[in-house]
Amino acid sequence: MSTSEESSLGKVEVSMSPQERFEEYLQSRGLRNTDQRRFLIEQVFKHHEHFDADQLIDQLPRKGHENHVSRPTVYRTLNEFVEAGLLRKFELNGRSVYEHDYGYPQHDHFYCTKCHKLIEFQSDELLQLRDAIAREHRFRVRGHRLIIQGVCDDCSRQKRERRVQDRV
Amino acid sequence: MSTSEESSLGKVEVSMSPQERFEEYLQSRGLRNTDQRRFLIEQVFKHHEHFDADQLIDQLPRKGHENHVSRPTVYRTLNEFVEAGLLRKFELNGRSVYEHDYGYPQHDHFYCTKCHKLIEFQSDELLQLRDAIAREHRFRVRGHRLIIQGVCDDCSRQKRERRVQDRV
DNA sequence: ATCGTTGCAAACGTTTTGCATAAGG
DNA sequence: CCTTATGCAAAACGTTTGCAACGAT
Repeated sequence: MSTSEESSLGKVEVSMSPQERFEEYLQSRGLRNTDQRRFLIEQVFKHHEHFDADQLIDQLPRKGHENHVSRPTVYRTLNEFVEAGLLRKFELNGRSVYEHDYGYPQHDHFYCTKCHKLIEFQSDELLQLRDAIAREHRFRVRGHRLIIQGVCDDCSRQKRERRVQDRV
Repeated sequence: MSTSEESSLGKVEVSMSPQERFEEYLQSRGLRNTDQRRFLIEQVFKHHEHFDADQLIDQLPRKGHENHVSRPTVYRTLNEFVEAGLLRKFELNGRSVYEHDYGYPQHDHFYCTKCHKLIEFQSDELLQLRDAIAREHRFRVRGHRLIIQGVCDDCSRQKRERRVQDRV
């Protein structure tokens, strides 16, 4: 059975689960599939939201409880997930933010400076334009990062409503 | 006389020098124009390259010498330059990178993962596409950050040449 | 005289490391 | 059994802060 991911951007059919994919990655490099790695991959792929290391650690069992994973191991493992192509990492406000990569379509983000939400969007035109620009400059594209900052619809709606209230 | 900046992207005519602009900014807020600020603005606008705090500090006189500026003051002042609209700041590999903003046209960057150079480019089409996408999503754009990663022309040339040499 | 600015040292928040112990293959 | 992985504590990293002394207006 093939796995798929739910999201606002739709699904991408992939032939292996993240777990299977990671096992393959580990085996190909002679690395080991430990309890911690198995547990973390399960947690990380349980939901689709963007997250940083602290958010992940907060949702993990505390020290002394079953399945607790130490902070250094969380960091080490997140780096491995990136290395294995399961996650993508980017910087936002000086900290690393992770998102699903494996089995998930290419996309970019709006970043709302009011509510600090990341909103995904996808544009083929953008990719084409990117490649056209790169071609002009003889630059070999491997990928890109685009974040459009501003105010999301929800937040500008709230502002408008508050303005109306103020008049009453 | 009006000032202008040289660059691959051309010039933008501005009515004040960065120094004058900063003085105005300071005065409007009741802040003070100190020797350190005057010296730093001169250093920062002497060349057009991107730089981070350490690179700036390295090109400054060492402790004990004339015009030395302490590390905290450099950081504080860079933040003020950003606040004043003279510089733009962005994150690259976990550190803050600064570039001229005042008197300099909007642009984006290629980032070469071989030589770690940042190469500027400018595209009006990109801005239009950005705004069109944002409009669709009812997102109010304040700005954006785009970095296209890959390999620059110089580096792929070198690779090609090395391949040819290897055959000899 | 006032109040913003500086330099120092020390703190900060995030991420990484060295090392001894544990555990996967 | 061999080697990789883990947890701990401590370090590293870039950046910020508290505070007393300083200096601009």
